Amino acid sequence: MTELLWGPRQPPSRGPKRAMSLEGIAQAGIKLADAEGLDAVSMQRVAGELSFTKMSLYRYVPGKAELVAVMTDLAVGQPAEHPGLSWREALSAWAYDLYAAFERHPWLLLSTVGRRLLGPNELTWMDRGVQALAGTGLNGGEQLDSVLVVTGHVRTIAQQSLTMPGGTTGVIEEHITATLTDVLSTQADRFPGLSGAMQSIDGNQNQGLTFGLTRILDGLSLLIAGRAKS
Amino acid sequence: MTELLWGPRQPPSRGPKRAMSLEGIAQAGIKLADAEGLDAVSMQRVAGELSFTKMSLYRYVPGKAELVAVMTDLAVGQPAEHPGLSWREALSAWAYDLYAAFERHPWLLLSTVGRRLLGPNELTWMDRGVQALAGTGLNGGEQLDSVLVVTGHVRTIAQQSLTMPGGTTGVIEEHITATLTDVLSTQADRFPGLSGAMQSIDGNQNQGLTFGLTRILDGLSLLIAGRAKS
DNA sequence: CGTTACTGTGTCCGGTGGACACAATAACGC
DNA sequence: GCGTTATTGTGTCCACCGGACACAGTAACG
Repeated sequence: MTELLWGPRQPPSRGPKRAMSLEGIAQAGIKLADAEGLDAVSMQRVAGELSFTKMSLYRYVPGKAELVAVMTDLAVGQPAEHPGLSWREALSAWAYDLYAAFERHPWLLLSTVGRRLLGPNELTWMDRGVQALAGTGLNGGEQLDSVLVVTGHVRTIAQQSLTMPGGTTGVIEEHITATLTDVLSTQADRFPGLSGAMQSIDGNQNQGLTFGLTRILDGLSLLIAGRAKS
Repeated sequence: MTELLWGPRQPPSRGPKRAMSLEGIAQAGIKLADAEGLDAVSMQRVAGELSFTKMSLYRYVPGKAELVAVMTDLAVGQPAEHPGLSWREALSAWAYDLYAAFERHPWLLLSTVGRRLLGPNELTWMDRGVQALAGTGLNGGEQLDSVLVVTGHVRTIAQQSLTMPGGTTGVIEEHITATLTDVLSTQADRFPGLSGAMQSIDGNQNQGLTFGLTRILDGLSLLIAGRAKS
């Protein structure tokens, strides 16, 4: 099962030479997903992009789920290196890098929901995140949970700011705020908290990533400081 | 657009009486999604559940997206009331309630990704979350962002613990840990952070929700305390 | 009682993921 | 050199999907 993403994949000796490559297929899929969203990625279209028939793809990939998995791992890529930083700086940079990855390929938000195949690159991301916390006094489970909180937040902000139904990338949450202000203008009394919050908004928008990240890192600091003392 | 979820929907006077109801259709869809996952929800199957043809559904719902939106709002329901709690207690209870909602209907994790139609119940959830922070010194934007962080975390934990590819509910992250330990056992040196973390795990598992929530609330406390002083 | 608006149904379409048989290809043992 | 054999990409076929549209039946209105 993990073979596709992890195995060496040496070619067989008999038979005609392969006309395509797994990476080339995945790249075609990525190109399609970047341009038209994840929903546009079908076996037909990917094969068409490479001027082959869709069934030929099944010689390289067991099914669509696996194709998307390969695309995902290839698109997420390797995390950047940030040597010589404190755990807080490292984790913060890591979070912004992750957000940038989602920004490059918004469909990653859709392709990484639910249980799925894990690729080496995705695992490397997790590894780097955990490494940032290796020096602190947190135990393994806490390190993993901490990284999970940060990824969750990055996902949430990315999702809210750059996702549209079909998986297409969009400008910025235009539609949601539209219906929201529409509803609030007519039924403000039904949602006192929201309508109150909408009124007392400072000009600073799209600060969601930094805001939440700061809270999370502050909370982690507190825990780590407590550990260091004991 | 928002009419379906918000409008009063009074029936017309002419013509035969309606044999079904929007809510009944949504309930059938929910039943299907609960049992077999969101992918099992098709017009055919929902109509079949009610012993009607699929095209009859289009007399009640413009398309599948809207049906899922109605299902979602109906399934998420109204948040429970928790009067007389501090902002921290209230937001914490709110978070656990939200997690419980995802637990009841795991497919909500899939149906609430990306841009979509917002229903009154979903908006009520947001409103209650914001209300919990109304008393603090945070401004509206900060209140919204704070609730967003919490929802993101709840989603993340729920997603990791009870989602499977098709949208089916699963036991607990069996598959992911399987591949993870499998990979780590053979290539531990490639992922030093992860393999290190896996070794130093305390017995306490599935604490992810509480752990992250505590960090976030700690971070918020810090901010709120700072505001109160100035 | 005819008109009219509305209901649920049947038929049709393009697109999807995938199973399977098929001819062409190229390395192997002899 | 030559059959054998594994492997390639292809073509055909299927069930299913969301949805457009025309249709006959129904029930309130003038």
